[in-house]
Amino acid sequence: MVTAPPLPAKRRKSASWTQDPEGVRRDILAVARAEFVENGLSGARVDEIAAKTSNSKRMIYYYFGDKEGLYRAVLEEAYARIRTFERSLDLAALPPREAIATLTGFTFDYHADNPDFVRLVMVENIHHGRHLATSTKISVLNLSAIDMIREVYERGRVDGLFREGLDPIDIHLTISALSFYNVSNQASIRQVFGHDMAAPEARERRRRSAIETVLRMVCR
Amino acid sequence: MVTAPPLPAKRRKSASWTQDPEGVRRDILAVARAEFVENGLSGARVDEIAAKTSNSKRMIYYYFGDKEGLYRAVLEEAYARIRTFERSLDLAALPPREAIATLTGFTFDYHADNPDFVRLVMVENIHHGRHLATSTKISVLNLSAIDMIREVYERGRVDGLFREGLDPIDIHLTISALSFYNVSNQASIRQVFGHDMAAPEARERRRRSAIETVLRMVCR
DNA sequence: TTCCAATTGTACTAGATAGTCCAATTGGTC
DNA sequence: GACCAATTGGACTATCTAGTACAATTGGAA
Repeated sequence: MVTAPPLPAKRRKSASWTQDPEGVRRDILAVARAEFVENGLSGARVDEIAAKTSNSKRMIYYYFGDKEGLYRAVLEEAYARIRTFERSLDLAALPPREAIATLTGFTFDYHADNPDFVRLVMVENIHHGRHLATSTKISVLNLSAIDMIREVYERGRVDGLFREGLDPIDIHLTISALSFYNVSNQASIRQVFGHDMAAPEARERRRRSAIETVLRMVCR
Repeated sequence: MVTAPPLPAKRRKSASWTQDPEGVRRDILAVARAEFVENGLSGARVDEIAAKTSNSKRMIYYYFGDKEGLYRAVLEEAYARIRTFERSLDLAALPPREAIATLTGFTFDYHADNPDFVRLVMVENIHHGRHLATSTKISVLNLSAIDMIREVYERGRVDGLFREGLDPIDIHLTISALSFYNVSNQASIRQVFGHDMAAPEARERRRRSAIETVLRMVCR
């Protein structure tokens, strides 16, 4: 048997590459996000992430230190995004009832449209929020969400439209729960009830139900 | 320096052990459950489980085949338990309103009292319900929960107490969401709002809120 | 041009991890 | 008591995995 002649060894070694730190970072983050979302923190493999990147594993460690640093960066980015989303809402311009309905609808949609975010939060909760605690970038935010609800609730209460004695946090938890659960538990719901919550009709029906439920919760 | 004289090597080798297959199984399952709940499927370590058992790693593989088999057994046991819980409810004996309130309260309590179950379901959902699908023991159950709700809802609807056009599954999802979320997302809620949902007062307040919300959802 | 700090590629390693091999012990059945 | 199948122990291994060593390349400042 004749062995094939050796290929011109590593000629492209000298083919030049251009520096693009930000591009590299973004690329790694996007791939890492997908991996962590799919496999969790312990399930994700650094080698796998590196392979799906257009860069080498070396870059991950150069930019993010270690696996946990990379995970933290992914988490921070995800929270930064939802913060942007929250700021885009202007509930003060709406009458109380419409404000609550809008907030609920938007929250529901954000979760349904960003299952990656939901799964990342699940993963982080499995780890007892250890990395949320570590990250200085995340700790301060999100009280604005409660403040927004408090403002709307006060208006509705004074109007005599909403009932007395509700806690803004309780309202927030209800809205979140009704938005989060169908996404986080999509798989078990499908297995146990044969229901696909991701299907457009099921999703739309559930969305209407969530809004209706929250309105009934806050109104007299 | 004088070395200590060798200990009577492995004298207890002949110390007899008694066979107790069921005990061994239960012991392993309990430890494994704790490990999977704490670290997820990929995060759990077979060696760690073995170490916390009063048996050797060999036993795990003897009784459960491999790590996934062990995980599946844990999952099956958890679902068997909640099925037992569901069967213990007798809603048919209660008037519709009380039946819904009771079901919601019980469901809320079950989740709050069994965070292990909640976390196991989270882990399984991260894995897209792959093992729920594999397990023949689990696939058939749980439709009873929906049937129970349907029966109660029909009674209430005919009475003119509940509003028309509700889907029993939708009611179930709402009850589950309101029971599941505060447990599953306990860590992130604490990090972001400084609220400890496990605290007795917070839990009790949330419980009342959940019942009230579900009642307002189904009643006219 | 020269030189240095910021990037990047390649090859490698120490340790962790799931799973196995083989022999030994036990309990029950004949 | 003998024998066999069900259990159990303990050491071992192949592979995976996070992380590193070290050299090379690039871009920009002097």
